[in-house]
Amino acid sequence: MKIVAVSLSDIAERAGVSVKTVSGALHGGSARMSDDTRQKIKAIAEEFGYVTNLAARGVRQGWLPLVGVVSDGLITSPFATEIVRGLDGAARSAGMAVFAVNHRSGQSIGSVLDEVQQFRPRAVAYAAMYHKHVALSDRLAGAVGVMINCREAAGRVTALVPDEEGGAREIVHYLLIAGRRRIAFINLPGILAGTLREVGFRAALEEGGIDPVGVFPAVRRSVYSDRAPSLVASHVEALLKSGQRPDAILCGNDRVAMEVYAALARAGLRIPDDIAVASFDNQVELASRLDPPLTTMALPHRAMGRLAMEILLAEQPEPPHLRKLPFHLVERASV
Amino acid sequence: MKIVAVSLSDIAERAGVSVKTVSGALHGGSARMSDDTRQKIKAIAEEFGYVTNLAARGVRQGWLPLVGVVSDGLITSPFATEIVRGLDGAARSAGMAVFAVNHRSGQSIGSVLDEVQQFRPRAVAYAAMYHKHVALSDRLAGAVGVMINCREAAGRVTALVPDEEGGAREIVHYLLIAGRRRIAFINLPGILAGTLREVGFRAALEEGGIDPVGVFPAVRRSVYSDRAPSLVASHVEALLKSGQRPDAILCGNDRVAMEVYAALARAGLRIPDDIAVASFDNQVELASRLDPPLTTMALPHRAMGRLAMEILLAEQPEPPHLRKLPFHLVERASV
DNA sequence: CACTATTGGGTAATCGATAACCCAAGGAGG
DNA sequence: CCTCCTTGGGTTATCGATTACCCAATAGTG
Repeated sequence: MKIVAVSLSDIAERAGVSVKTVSGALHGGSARMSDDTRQKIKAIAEEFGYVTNLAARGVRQGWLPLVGVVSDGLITSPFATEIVRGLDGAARSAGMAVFAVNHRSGQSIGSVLDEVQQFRPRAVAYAAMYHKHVALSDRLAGAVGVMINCREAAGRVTALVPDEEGGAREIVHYLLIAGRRRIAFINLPGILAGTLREVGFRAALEEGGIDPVGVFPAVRRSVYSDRAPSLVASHVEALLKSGQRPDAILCGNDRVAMEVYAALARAGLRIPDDIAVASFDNQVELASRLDPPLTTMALPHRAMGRLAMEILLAEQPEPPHLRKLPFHLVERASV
Repeated sequence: MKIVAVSLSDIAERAGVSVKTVSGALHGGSARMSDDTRQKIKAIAEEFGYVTNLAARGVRQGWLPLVGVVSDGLITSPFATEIVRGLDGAARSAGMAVFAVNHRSGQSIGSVLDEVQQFRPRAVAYAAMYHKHVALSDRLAGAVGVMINCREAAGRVTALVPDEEGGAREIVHYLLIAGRRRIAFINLPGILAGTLREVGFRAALEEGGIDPVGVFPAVRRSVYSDRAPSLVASHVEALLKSGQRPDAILCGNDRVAMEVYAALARAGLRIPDDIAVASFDNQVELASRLDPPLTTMALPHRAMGRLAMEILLAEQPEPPHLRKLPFHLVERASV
């Protein structure tokens, strides 16, 4: 457990050269030095099991090769891991590590940010679990380089968000191309993503000259939460009984779709023959295991992460702006 | 975005005292100093927005207040977040931060470990996504303080794992108490957890003087992976047709249970009236959304995380040992 | 009143890596 | 043969925080 740290001076002593020469040999690629010396030093470093002390370098440099990610419970969510993957991939290419800190309820964003700042990261991002607006104080807005999956209320920070409206249009077009004409939408109420998707849904149908068969909330608006009792089953039953029985149901997310599947199974309807189902999120574990596997719009989580890192590490900072990233369609068998 | 770092000397200059006095006032709780001076310094620090530079302290101390967590894709898994939560909670109480680095396929554990060691963490844990054996070289075994959800092959490192056998016994007892007597097991083949659960399953039934109705793999052993075609539906159909129709099906995990639900629904059987279903994992998103909500054994992920941190930060290191942590039953409505 | 504790705070060294600057040896050019 | 430049590498200061050690002033004691 006890790790005896090897320092440059240990190597220097053994090699009979100065510390600076060792530093140059191991890290400074361009340092003037005979190949002989460089090889000898590298060999000794290897033998001693030398590992760079980034803390020491960090003192001098003024920052550690870290990018802080503050989030409202990020690593808890299955999607969020995709954001981190995106960040991580881009960070590694730049020799940076991602340092994720999630703040729990009751803790202010400011205090979490200070926690992160203690490590003197190169840059800091703020990520949200679901698409929303986040209010940041002046100090915070100045310290955060990019918002992921959320928008800074005053627009002072570049924000990367999913193109909810565009995603909704795309899936509707897909349903139309598949020949579906009587389309209902069982949506997530009261949240930004749901609102924007509904806009896209209605717009895409209108362009096609078609009226929606119905648009419903999956739960009562007043009690929306992950544990709220679902209204999905009753909506499906109502839809099936109505004169305008739909030939496709678009769902606010994959969990809603799962409930729709169950309700349709009870009614004895086959997917996709009798009725198509599509949704948003591409929660893989769920969507791919449903029978039939669910066609769903995947959120651009990884792309947001990758782009965020590029923005954070860019030489030339861009002025704050809002960037909407496209969903992509994951075709399975439910349409 | 440019963060101007305030240092102790900035504060010292403003306060007209030495750097050491500022350090003592802000960090050294016991430093001798008039209350007056201390208050003045704190006020200036606040005004300047001072944030401790942990890198600088780290150089002196020899380590940063970090605990590294190396894992085989940890943050990708929904369970894994629970491990991190457990680690994080315990770490915070000790003033430590968790620094998670997942290694992707193709990268050796050693190189990831070196990556982490560059930051001079106080301790390092290794965590696995699913219960398994992990072979570590001597060097690695010496550098890793605790294994989470996996066992070091040679037993040189303390390992925390779920008590698979005990968990299986517990859920079987629960089914027996519920009056079920004809119990089948559709298991995950070829993995350690599945093997151990099967041992517990058989033992618990034997103690009750009961024979299992059947034990089946959920997929073909030869092709086991997350995407392997499932055999679940056919097993269920076979079970239902057999003379010994089961009154309970235990499933290797919640995803298998989901498929069992679907197969039972097609057969027109009601859960739990006609047949009970139980499983392992407590994948909340899934288990709580099934109809009826699924009764399942929750893995002790958070407990493993918490305990791991306690072991890592303990003053007195314990000799390496294997510790099995209990599952806990999450009663919903499927039994 | 002289002497010793105690309090309040400064000085300087240190951690490991880096960077600005300096110096010596040897080869090229005049 | 002498000067200039290049090559190889050493010296020393620096980053920010901490700490061992020292000094001055005051308070308490015989």
